[in-house]
Amino acid sequence: MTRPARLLDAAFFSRDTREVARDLIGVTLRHGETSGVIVETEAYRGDAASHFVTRPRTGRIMGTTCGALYVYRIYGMHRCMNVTTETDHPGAVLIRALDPTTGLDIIRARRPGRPDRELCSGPARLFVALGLSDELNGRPFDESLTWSLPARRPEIATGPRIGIRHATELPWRFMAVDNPHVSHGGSRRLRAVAP
DNA sequence: TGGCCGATATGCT
DNA sequence: GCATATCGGCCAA
Repeated sequence: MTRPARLLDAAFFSRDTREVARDLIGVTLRHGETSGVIVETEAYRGDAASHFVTRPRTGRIMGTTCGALYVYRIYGMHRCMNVTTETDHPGAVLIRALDPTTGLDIIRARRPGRPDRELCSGPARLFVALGLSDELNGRPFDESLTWSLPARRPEIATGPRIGIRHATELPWRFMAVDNPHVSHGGSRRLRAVAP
């Protein structure tokens, strides 16, 4: 008998985007029969790399909502998922990697031929692994997904965001230290953030 | 309306 | 480490 998990509420996402991104590390994200622990996130906040600037039409949702899912497409075939943040400032957190926990058989079937370490280690990978869809775009964060807080927050490292050309100096990537499911080599060379 | 580019993943050298 | 698949979003024209 495990005690009931504490679920995230709307107020969780209304805070500063960087705090939200940090505090999402360790949170269990469930969709249907599959779930995983979030081990990597990035904060976007109206900076030069954010879709609020680079995709002013579709990225507008970052400035007009809080606690909404923002699904975007990139490089033709890939999808990634964010949650929008802050009521009075543009913001969104990109979910970049999960440590898969339940429904592993389903997840492996969705990502055939991949070693377990690569099932959810990237934003487009976890999108497929959890069976997410474009239909989620604009929907409330808790309509189809369940977000539950961990008993203890894991040790967290920060570093520059991945795959961007602008605002590369901002250390707005957050990841669980030494977790093998973090993308791009994880946290080995990055500094830990204060607890 | 044409053309450029991207918050990526994967396979090959 | 590097090339490339593949197409929506965006803007210049």
